[in-house]
Amino acid sequence: MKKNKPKYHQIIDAAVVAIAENGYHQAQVSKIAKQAGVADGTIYLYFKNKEDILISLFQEKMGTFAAKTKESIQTKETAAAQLELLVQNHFILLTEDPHLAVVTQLELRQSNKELRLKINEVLKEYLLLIDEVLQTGVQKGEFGPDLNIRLARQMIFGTLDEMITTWVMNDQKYDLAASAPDVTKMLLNGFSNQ
Amino acid sequence: MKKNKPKYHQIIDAAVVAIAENGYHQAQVSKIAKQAGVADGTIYLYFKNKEDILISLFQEKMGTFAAKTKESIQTKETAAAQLELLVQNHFILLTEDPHLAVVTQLELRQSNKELRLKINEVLKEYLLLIDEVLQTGVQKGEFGPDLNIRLARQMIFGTLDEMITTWVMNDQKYDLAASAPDVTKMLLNGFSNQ
Amino acid sequence: MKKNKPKYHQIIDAAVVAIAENGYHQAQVSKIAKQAGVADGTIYLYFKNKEDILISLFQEKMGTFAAKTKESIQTKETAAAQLELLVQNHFILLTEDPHLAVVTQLELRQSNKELRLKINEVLKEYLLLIDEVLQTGVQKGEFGPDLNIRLARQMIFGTLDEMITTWVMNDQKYDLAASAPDVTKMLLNGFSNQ
Amino acid sequence: MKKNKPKYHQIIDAAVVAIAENGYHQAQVSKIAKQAGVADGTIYLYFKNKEDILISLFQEKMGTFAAKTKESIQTKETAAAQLELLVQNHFILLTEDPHLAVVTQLELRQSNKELRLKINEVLKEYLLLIDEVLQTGVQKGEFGPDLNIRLARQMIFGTLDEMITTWVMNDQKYDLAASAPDVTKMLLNGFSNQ
DNA sequence: GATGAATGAGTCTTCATTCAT
DNA sequence: GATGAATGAAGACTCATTCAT
Repeated sequence: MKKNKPKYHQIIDAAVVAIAENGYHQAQVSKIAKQAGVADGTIYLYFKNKEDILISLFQEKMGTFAAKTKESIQTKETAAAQLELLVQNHFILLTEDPHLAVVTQLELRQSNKELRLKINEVLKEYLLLIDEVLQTGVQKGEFGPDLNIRLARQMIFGTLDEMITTWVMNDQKYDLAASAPDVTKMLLNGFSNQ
Repeated sequence: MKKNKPKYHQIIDAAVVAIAENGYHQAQVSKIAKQAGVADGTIYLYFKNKEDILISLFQEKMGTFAAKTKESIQTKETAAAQLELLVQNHFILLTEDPHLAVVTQLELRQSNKELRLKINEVLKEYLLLIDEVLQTGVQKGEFGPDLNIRLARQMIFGTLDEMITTWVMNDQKYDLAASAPDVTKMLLNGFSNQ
Repeated sequence: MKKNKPKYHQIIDAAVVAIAENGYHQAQVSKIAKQAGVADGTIYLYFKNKEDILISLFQEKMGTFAAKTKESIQTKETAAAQLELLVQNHFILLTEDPHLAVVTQLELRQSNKELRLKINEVLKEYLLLIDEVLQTGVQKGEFGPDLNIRLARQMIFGTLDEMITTWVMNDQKYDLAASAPDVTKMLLNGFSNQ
Repeated sequence: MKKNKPKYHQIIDAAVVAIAENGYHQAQVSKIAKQAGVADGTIYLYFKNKEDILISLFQEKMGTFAAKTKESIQTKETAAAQLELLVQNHFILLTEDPHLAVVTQLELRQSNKELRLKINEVLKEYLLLIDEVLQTGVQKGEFGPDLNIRLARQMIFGTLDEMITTWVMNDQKYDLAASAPDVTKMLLNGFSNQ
């Protein structure tokens, strides 16, 4: 299994740095290889082609995202508490890896539609997790019984995504995580039973 | 002024069609020229370069967006009514021009960071309009006095953007505008004074 | 029609020279372009890809081959006279263009099977012409009534091809055309009614 | 001596299969190694480089060709009988090994000029054998006293080669050896003293 | 002897832009 | 103003060969 070899992760990490520093279209395979400290051809021992690096990058970095968050929020009883933790996790994870934040919020979106569709598949798991939190809230009576789950999920994800993108575009110069309680409160307010 | 000549708009409209039908990276200047019924070189009599076409496209198509909406919502007294109209306008305008929806939500995002920054400048006017609505709501007591305007605005814009992108990715096959009342209610709920 | 433009032939002629002088695998598109005195990209205004240059080269240079020979031998009554002329023509044409001889006999055979199949299609017309001569000979009683046309044609073409290839491999340093009467006689002898 | 070790022949046989099944340009060293059941690097313990495999292949497979045929035809008295046997042998040997037929008639010809020159050296022995047969015929008065040996040899070899190549290109689907008597007769006819 | 992971040189093609007509 | 033929820079990927184990 290639994924267990050190060079696999070495190359993915190099890709994050190369893309963050040079931009999506200026991150040539040769630049990624140089950053990883391997020869150009070595890349192709671990990845089918350049697109495969980017998909793998997203899967490796964001694939665990949903799992980690899921585990983390299981300790909480109420949907409110779960949502707050989810928002905080989301912010903290991207705050901790500034390069990754640039790559996911700005650079990877320049990829073609095909790649973006594959990226969306990875995201789907995360969106389903949000749905679960919302359903919990409905069942427990925290949210109105006729809450439109899909709409609420789009509100949560859209809001977070917009906030993070704006923060990255402003060079990550303010404390994103500090907004977590406020935005959570506002979202919960929106879903509340009046 | 080039903008008053018919070929200027002819080329921009051709660009929307060419990008929507072929995708951002497959919409070469020669394809846009062909679609517009002019020679490749003619493009450069009206636009500095290819990027200039795209920026102008966004300015022409979305620049009026804010103005139209502003005018439209002035008839409404309450922030709630204004927001509802704004959301509806936003959905309707993109529903009416399927090509434009594809271009703004999917294709133009593949452009480089530089272009996206310029696009954001065009958006700024629209974001300021949202801010005005929110301030009205605070002043009139419809929203809590300590509403975080920036956060609320990101929530509104992020939610709408996410909703529209999902709708476009699903081939625009459901009625987007029908969700306007629901999403408005949910947003207003979030901003409400408890 | 691209074929009527001077650069089309300019590029094909440059390809013949470039391949003859550098060898098939060392005749890069950039070398052909340089030899033709055009930019690399210009090649692609006249040819779909590199393979297209080579096929066109063969079609242009050898496609007329059959036609010319056909016209030329129509003045002769007997199959014997026709065959002699055909052999002579074949030798003379390749003797007159040493570069072309190298390209067709040695270099183009290094092309992949796909390209060689297309080349064979061009040759087919020539092989049919040989068949016609043979049929004429049978009808006129010059050759035996049960002459195996296919076999005879393979004998003619195989013999000529082998002779020319050997001659090219020996740097074209002897007079190939001088052998025409002898080889014709030997071939005719083989087909004769005893 | 490397040639006496089993892996030497194992690799050559693997090369024949790999080239026949994948084509010359798709028969990478790694594919040959896999087919031979050895590691890539092992190839280089037995062969200097890839070209060396191909030359050795030709030498091993065709080198015995002339010897076998020479031995076989020594039982015959007349040049006519010898030639018939030679033609038959030639056809039968290639009919018996379809892979080898594809490799020698189609694939190996895609090799570069240098390799083809070395292949020709291996062939020289066979061509000399043909010359001997022809000289025998002249001495015995079977052929005309002024038979052009070189020409006759090119006629024989060219004819056989063309016949076999056509047969391979037609997927070896007809009985090649069945044509041996006919083609021999035709060739002999051509060399006969009228 | 045997392995196979790593190397890195080499090339076809696209397309935004120019400029002579 | 309008044309469109010509330009030429730039990059992903393959594969024969090596060498540490």
